[in-house]
Amino acid sequence: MTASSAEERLARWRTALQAHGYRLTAARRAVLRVLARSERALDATQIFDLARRQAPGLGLVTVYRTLEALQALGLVQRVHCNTHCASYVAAEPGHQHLLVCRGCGRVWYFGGDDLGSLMQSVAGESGFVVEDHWLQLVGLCEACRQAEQAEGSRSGCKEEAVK
Amino acid sequence: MTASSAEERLARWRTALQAHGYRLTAARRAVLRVLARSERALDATQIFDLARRQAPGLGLVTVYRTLEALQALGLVQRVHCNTHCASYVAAEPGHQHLLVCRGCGRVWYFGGDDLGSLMQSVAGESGFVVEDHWLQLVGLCEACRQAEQAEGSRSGCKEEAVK
DNA sequence: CCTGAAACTGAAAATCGTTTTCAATACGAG
DNA sequence: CTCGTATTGAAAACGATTTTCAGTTTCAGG
Ligand SMILES: [Mn+2]
Ligand SMILES: [Mn+2]
Ligand SMILES: [Zn+2]
Ligand SMILES: [Zn+2]
Repeated sequence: MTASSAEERLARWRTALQAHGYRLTAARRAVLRVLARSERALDATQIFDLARRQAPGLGLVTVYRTLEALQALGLVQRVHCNTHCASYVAAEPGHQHLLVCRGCGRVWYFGGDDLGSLMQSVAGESGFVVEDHWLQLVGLCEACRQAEQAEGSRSGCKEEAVK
Repeated sequence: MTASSAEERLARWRTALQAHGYRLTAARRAVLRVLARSERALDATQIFDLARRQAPGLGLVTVYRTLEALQALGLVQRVHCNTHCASYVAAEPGHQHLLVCRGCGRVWYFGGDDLGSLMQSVAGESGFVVEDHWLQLVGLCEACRQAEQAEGSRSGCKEEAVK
């Protein structure tokens, strides 16, 4: 499901950052690596904890600043949910939406949604002009669904550890 | 577009709260009134400022607490956006989605979206089971679109004051 | 009407996530 | 290698939300 490989993304991101005058520092590279390789949306603290393993002196501030840069270039996108809306995931190029597993938190991408007729009907009634739409699906992935099957007997922890 | 009238909502909310053991205090009533009558999503501080006119001694804490109660009963819903996701709007009963005007912030409700086929195709490819979906449209309402027309000459403030 | 238990209140303090400030450091074009 | 500038992390500042707490109010029951 995940369209780009982590290494592809990483290369793309590095190029994009440099092309826009950003410098490639060790701290920044560690953050990029974590985010590019993650299958799930991560918030600043989670990125911090993971990236710190590769870049010991890393500061949480730098995570925030790198996220800001990546977002400005459209390389990552925020993932909203019922609780906090402060997690980020790699953005695939082009128009796409997210599919989030409520079990493991992993994220898939999909496009090919046709909301054209819906938007027209909405616009038709009132004088409203729809400029943007925002769609997110939540469900259970194959793995988590099977894990939920084998539940009942055990108090299974369906949340997989973050790498 | 707005399905229920403000007074309908207010009555419904009061009943629901009392049915669940919540008490109807002056402070709480003021918050309810503001939210039930608002055409746009409001955050805690905006509710506080509006409700304080009717309930002078009102504390911001009570606004938070009332929002929590309303949300627990599914009477209000959070509105997400690019910036902060801390605004709330009355939730219409049943499945529906939001249409938000980026000009004035007013909110409309709509249903009748058919995402069944989309969800099936997503589910078909992987073993994913879609359990919920979440859709929000952003655009310009009739009034704000016209106001934007008459712009160009003036530096028109398209944001209408909050009641 | 009273009464009392429990829910509710607002002020203040605590806490959380994020941003700003700043002096020291590292990047990378030349 | 050199230098101008972007970047760094620590600490302080910040805004939004939550917790604590002692006094107040609601409302079911008598
Ligand atoms: Mn789409
Ligand atoms: Mn729907
Ligand atoms: Zn899963
Ligand atoms: Zn959100």
